[in-house]
Order: sequence, then C-alpha cells, then structure tokens
Amino acid sequence: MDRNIMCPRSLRYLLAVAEHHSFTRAAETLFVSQPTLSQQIKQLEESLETQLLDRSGRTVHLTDAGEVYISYARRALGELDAGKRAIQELQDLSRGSLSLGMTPITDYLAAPLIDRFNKRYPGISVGTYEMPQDDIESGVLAGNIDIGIAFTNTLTVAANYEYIETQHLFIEPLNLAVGSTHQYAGQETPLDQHTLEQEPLALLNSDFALRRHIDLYCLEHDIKPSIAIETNSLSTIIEVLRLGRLATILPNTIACQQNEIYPVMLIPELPHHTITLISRKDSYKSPASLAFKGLAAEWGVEGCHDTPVKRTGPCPMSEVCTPNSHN
Amino acid sequence: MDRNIMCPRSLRYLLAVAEHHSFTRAAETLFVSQPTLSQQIKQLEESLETQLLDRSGRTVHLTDAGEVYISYARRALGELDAGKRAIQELQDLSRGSLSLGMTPITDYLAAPLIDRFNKRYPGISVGTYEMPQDDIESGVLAGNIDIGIAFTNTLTVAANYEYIETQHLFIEPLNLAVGSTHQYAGQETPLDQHTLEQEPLALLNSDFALRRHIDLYCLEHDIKPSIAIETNSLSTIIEVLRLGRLATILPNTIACQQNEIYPVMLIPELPHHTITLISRKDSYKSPASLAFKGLAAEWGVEGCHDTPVKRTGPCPMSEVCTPNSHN
DNA sequence: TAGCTCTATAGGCGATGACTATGGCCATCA
DNA sequence: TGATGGCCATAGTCATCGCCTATAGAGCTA
Repeated sequence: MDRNIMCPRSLRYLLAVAEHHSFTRAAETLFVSQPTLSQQIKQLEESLETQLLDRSGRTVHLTDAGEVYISYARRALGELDAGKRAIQELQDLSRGSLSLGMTPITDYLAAPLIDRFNKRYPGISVGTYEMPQDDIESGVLAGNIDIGIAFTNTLTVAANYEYIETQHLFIEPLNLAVGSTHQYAGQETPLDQHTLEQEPLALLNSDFALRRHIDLYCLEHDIKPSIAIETNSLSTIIEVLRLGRLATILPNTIACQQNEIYPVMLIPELPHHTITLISRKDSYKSPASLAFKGLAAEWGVEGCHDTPVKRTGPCPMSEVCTPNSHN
Repeated sequence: MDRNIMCPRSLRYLLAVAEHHSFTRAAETLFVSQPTLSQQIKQLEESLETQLLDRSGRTVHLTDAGEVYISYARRALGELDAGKRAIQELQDLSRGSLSLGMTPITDYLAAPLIDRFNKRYPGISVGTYEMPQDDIESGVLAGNIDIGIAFTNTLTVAANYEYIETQHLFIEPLNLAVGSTHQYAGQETPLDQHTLEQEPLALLNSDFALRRHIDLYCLEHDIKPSIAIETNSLSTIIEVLRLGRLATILPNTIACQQNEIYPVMLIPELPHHTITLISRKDSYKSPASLAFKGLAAEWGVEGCHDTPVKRTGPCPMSEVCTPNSHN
C-alpha cells in the first residue's frame, strides 16, 4: 500500500552522499558498494516523489528539495540516536526513577537504605510514599509502586501470594519504647505482662500492620493494653514519647535511632518482625528497581548497624538487632 | 556490523501497540498480522537491548524505557513526516526560492514579470541580482543563479552554448531616448546618423551587453557617437536624461515606462533586442524555476503591455513594441 | 579518439518481513 | 474443576528487499 520506506539507512546514505558530493566516495566511507547507494537513494527519491540530488554537474549536490529534506532527516536521525542514548542511561542507572511504598515504620527503618541508594545512583529519582501496608500491596499490584517495604504478614500477603514476590531483608525485634524521663528508661530487666497493662500506650491505628501484630500479640497472651493515643503518624508517637509519660511498641532499631528513646524488653517476648521488600511477581522490573533490590540485599546482610544517625543517648539493646536475609 | 535497524516501521508498530495496549488490536489497525508485530517489536527491543513493553499484565503497557524511548520515536517520525510535507510544499509551489540574475535593463523590463510571479506564488521568495550579462552566464553555470534574464547575444552565449539553455521571451526595439525638455522630445520622424553623432550620450559601460550592442551598431554603420557619461547604473542614466541635455539608447519599453522619457527613432534602425531567459542545460530544475519559466512564456506571449506603470507622458511609439515568443 | 572516472542498470544471493498455523498462558464461566 | 476464549509467542514458509558483482553509459582529460 503505502511504500513509506525512508529507512534510517537511506537517510544516512543521503547524508553521506551530500557530504562527500559523490556516490563513490560516500560508498567507501559507508563500506557499501556504490550501486547500493544509487539504488537506495533512488528509492528514497521515488518514495518522496522528488529529486533530492542533482547528478548533472561535475559533482553531486543537493537540490533545493534535498537541502530542505536533509535538515529534517538529520533531526530525525538525531532523535533516534538520542532515544538510544536515553535508554542506555536508563540501563546503566545514570538516570531513571523508582517509587517506593512504605509504612511509617519501614520509612524510618529504610531511610539509611534509601540514602545509600541515592548516594550510589544519584541520577535515579526516588519517590517514597508512606501508607498502610494494605495500600502498599495494592499499589504494587496496580503498578503505581515499584517496590514496597513492609513487614512480612502472612495474613495480608497470603491473599495475593501468587502475584507478589517477597525478599526478606532482616529480622527486627519489637520492644516497648519509652522516653528518657520515663520510669522504665534504661531498664535492663524485661517488663512482665501485668506491668505492661499498667502503662498507657501511644500506638499506630489498626490500618497499620505493626498495630495488627501488636493486637494479635495481646490477644494471644490475653493482654489488655491501655491505649491512650491512636494515630497514623510515627513521629507523633515519638514526640509524645519524649514527653516521658507514654510508652509505645516499636522495632528496636527505631528506638535506638532516636535520641532519648529507650527500648525495654517485654515478657512474653513480642514476635520479631521480618522487614521485606515486596514487588509484583512475573512483572517487568526496571533496572532501577533491580538495582534497589540488589542494594537492599547487601544492606540486609550487613544489618541495620550502618545507620550513621546522630545519637547521644545509650542504646543498651542494640545487640538484639539480628541481621539476616532470606531469599 | 551494527544491526541498527529501527525502521520507521518498527517505530510506528511500537506506537500503535502502546496506544492500544494490545498487540492484537494494534495489528488490526495496522493491517498486519499479530505475529508480525510481536516479531518486529522484539527485534526493536533486541536492537536497543532493552525491554520496551511489559506484556506480563492483563494489558500490554510501556516499561520505563519504552516510555522514554517512545517520545523520541514520536519526534523522529514527526520529523520524517514534516520533511515529506516540506517537500510537498516545495513541489506545489507554496514554498521555495528562486534566484534571478539580471542586467539593469532586463531588471526594468522584467519587474512586472517578477511582480506577477510573486502575486501568483507568494510563498516563493525571489532574489534578484543585478549584474553584467557575462556574470549572469557564469552565475547560471555555477548554479548560483537559477535563471538569468538577458539579451540574446550570440557573441557571449555561443561560448557556452552546450551548457546553456535559452528561452526567448519577446523582441524589443532599441531607440534613442530623451527627457521631456530635450530638443527631440516627442519627435516623430527618425533622426539620422549625423544628428545622432551630435548628441551627447549617457550610456552603460562596456561590461553590459546593451552597450556592446550599441558599439557594434556604431561600428557597423561607422557612427562615431559622442559619449558624455559612462555608468553601470541605469537609474543614473534616466535621472540624467530627465535633466534634458543628454540622450541615451534604450529598449523602447523602458522609455515608455518612465515618466518624462521619450523614445526617438533612428535611421539606420538599431537592431532589435531579444529578451531571453537563460538557464543551465541538462541540470536539475527546481519547481520554482520551472514555474517561473512557464509564467515568463505566458507573459512573453501577452507582450510587455500589461505593465501597470504610472505614466503621465505620452508614449508615441508604444506600438513599435513587438510582442513575440520563441522556443 | 582512448582512457579514466563516476553513476546507473542488470542479475543473483542471502537476509528480512509478513503470513498461516499452532502452542502456552491466563481469565472467565458453567 | 474442566472447558472456553482471548492474547501473545513461536515455528515454518514464501515474497521482497538490500547488497553484491559485472557492466553499460556519460562526461572529462590527454
């Protein structure tokens, strides 16, 4: 039907002939035979229904139409080359983007990982979105989020297990956490169930997996916690903790990262949290997200100790943190 | 060597699939089979060493790389289409350029033709260059000038006859021309040779073909003209004529066009001038120059009477003008 | 006029693009 | 849960295309 050929090849041939003012010379530089050039350019001219080259003189040169056309051809080839280069940049991770979904907890935990990723791949722009774990999962399924950083929660993940791929980073103990002026600050011996029930708590609301874990723990051990504040903001909880009166339940690392926040062990022990990357199974993975998963694996093995956080207070239980990594 | 395919075809296929989010649907709109699309896009992806489409989900959609690349592809295709359109415009004469070489004389004579050309093809920019006839011929040979408007001059044209193509427009009588206050202004009877020799003349210098024709005429009839002023500017001559004292020799039409300039016949009669288009033989002719030649032929047949020139003085010899056209 | 240079043409060969038929995967439905 | 239908990938075949060599034809030079 439409013999709309105009392959980049023909265009490059045209440019070469125009540049050398000679089919023969251009053929040499292009490492093709001269008849090939004659033929290809003839076809290009036929497809445009216009003479592009004036072969009548001693040297070949562009007609007016050729002069006009060649500038478009140059730009078109330029775009193709630029497109190729842009893709290269995406692949060598000098450019790109990555969107991460995180809970408030994992946000705190993964901040050093994100910082390290940005240091290693400064050209990749990272977007982080803080949300409940369920939203992370649906975001990953919908493709809005490349990678989620969440807790392994068999209750929720199981539902979409066949669509979701997990990569465990490390296991994180949960403990009670209190401010420095709290009565149990720095206490080395575990608190028992009864003592816990006496402590007014500030907790995330039950949209969040951490809270659901805590509720499950309380249910299993028949603990009736005294919940003073429910919120969806971890920083609110931490600020309240600093005032000294309330306690909360947090991953150990977060307590250690924060100034003036002290972890306190409980008996019975809270179940450890597994921090996990989740992503769509069998889906296309961008180079940036593969790189992130790789870096996260490294970081998980190293453990969470690399966090160069300004800390002044003691962190008596930092050794509880158990670096680990699963596949 | 470099399997740098990326034919516009593949790009259009990619755009279609991205647009329809489906190979099958895209294949229908492109009137090709679905496997063809699969194959072509796979090759495109291989040549870019990148996955452009994510086929894992329910619908096909672009990967990050595909998203990036497709914008370049769109621009490249846009340039190709724009180039094609630009050439169309050149061919349908809605755009283009034309450079004309003219002597001062033919400049005056052809002004109405150029005006008419511009009216008919307003998109074509016309460049006119005033120069001696020899320069016109060399300019035409060198390709700087598309079309020259000159006198047929067997002496000069003969030298390059095989490279130059001529198209006679019309024959133009030469006469003495004087200002309105000159003693012979409005004289109906021809002047003889002796009277001519008494008249001080303002003439173009011998770079110009008109002057060489005049010299030849004088030589043949053994006339010894009294040359008062030599110049390369016709307008200078005309202004001097208006002062009333000097005369010159001019094509009849120019005398008639100018206010207050009167033609006066001579005996023996001056040889008529043939106004001629010259262009390179066997060379590429742009659509614009072909259009100009066509319009010039029309205009030559109609004669030089169409010149809508402001004139106040009488033009007693206008009937001498002999419209004509040769091929 | 012979020789040289340059482009166009002719004919053959391997690569490429497009087709049909088919297989695998997934989602939907009875 | 097995059947069905939609969708993309693969295999195999054929026509076309791009490129090659050989050669013709045109123009310039000696």
